[in-house]
Amino acid sequence: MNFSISEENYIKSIYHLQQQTDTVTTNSLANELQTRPASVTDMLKKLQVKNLLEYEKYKGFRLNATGNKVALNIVRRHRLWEYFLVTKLGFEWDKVHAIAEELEHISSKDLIQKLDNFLNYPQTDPHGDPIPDVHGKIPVIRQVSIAEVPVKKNVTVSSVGNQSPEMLELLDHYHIGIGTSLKVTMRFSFDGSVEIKVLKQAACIISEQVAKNIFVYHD
Amino acid sequence: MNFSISEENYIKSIYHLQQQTDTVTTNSLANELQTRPASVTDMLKKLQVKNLLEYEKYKGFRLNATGNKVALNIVRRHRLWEYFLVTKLGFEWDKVHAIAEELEHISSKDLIQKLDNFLNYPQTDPHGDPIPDVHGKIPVIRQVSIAEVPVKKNVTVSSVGNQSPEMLELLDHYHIGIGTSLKVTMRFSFDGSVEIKVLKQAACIISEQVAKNIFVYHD
DNA sequence: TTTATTTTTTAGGTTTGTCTAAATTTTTAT
DNA sequence: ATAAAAATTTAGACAAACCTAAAAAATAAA
Ligand SMILES: [Mn+2]
Ligand SMILES: [Mn+2]
Ligand SMILES: [Mn+2]
Ligand SMILES: [Mn+2]
Repeated sequence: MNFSISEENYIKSIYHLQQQTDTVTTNSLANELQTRPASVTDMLKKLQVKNLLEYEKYKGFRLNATGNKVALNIVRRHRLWEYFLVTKLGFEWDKVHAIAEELEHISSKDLIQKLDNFLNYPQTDPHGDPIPDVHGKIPVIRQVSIAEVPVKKNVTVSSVGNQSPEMLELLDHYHIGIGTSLKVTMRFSFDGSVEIKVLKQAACIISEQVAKNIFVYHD
Repeated sequence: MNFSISEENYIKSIYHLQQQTDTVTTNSLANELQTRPASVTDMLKKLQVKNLLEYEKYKGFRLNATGNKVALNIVRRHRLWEYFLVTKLGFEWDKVHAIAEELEHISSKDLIQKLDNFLNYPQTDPHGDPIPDVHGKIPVIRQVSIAEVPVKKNVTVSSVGNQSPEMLELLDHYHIGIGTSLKVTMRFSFDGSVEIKVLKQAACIISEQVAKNIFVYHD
């Protein structure tokens, strides 16, 4: 089956929203796609007819097995292109999302296979998010947010939750990126803020909100 | 200005048809784009309003200076991606056109600039066609068809006129590609067919029609 | 130079994906 | 439990990019 660019964007957004809440609402999807709830309802009907959704009027919706597979394929293309843009073309990690948003819709199987091979089968994209394989299998990455890391444990940054330009700007400012090694030196119970120490950098304090969005694994 | 995928396909096709006949007809464009003459007329009106065309009802049309610049930019993107697909991803030269046909519509200036840099500013695409630079300037390639080459002159293949899969298949069969060195050993005046000799290969005979579609430069 | 043929345009539809405004259903608050 | 608010769907339009069939213009043939 082949899908339009619009259909693919809907499918992918539903997939992402499902990571947080099992069943997705019309409003949240409209908000995610910067469109109107009425437009979402229209598209839901089409996706249901194409047998990608479980959807009951007024009750919310979710991807079925088929829809999930389609979504994972789009996510795979998106993340492979992001990896390409950063590692081969030299883009900054906060500049690649919009471009990958277009590249992901080129659906030649052969293209993605050869791209994957050219990139040497990367496991994660530039934001630390796992890249599904051809069959839709996602490498599991054991990680916790800095908000949950015990003091004095050495950890390495594996991914970023909130990937807004504002967040990425902040991380760049602190010189924190995927693969950065650091240690939690102190945690303030007053507001949940955390003091961290990156090798060769002065210690700095990040808010609980930021801490919750930086994921790390124990060394 | 930004253009839809459909508009870009029309603009590029007009550009290509203009290489052969100065002014383009509705039917020829409909044929090129595999669409109906009525659809072409519809789009012509739109492109005229956007000030890309010189167009007089029933009299044919052509790109104006602005339209030409837009076309050259699309051609540039198309050929850079073709070059990428062949040299980096390892595609065969007869498999890249359809994919580049989609990639060419991703219009991020930054993307194309970085891609060009990554590819090390290639002058020609995998079919030997020149790649316009950022300003739309096309490198001139002095070349003649094999049909015009004098006997016994050593020449090198620079590009291919007809780029249909059938033609590319035939060239692959003869082991002829861009950069292949060869010599015309004989020309038969009866039907214009030509005997050619490629280094380390047995001499072979190609029809006048094929000869007219292989372009070469003198060594 | 009429007539016939071909080319091009116009008129009127269709599909996809969007919108606003109104109606309906669900949820929350009193 | 009922009223108010919020979420969702329906109804009806619209633009883009197609289409077919018919009309109009240009070209070729008799
Ligand atoms: Mn997208
Ligand atoms: Mn990413
Ligand atoms: Mn195209
Ligand atoms: Mn080419």
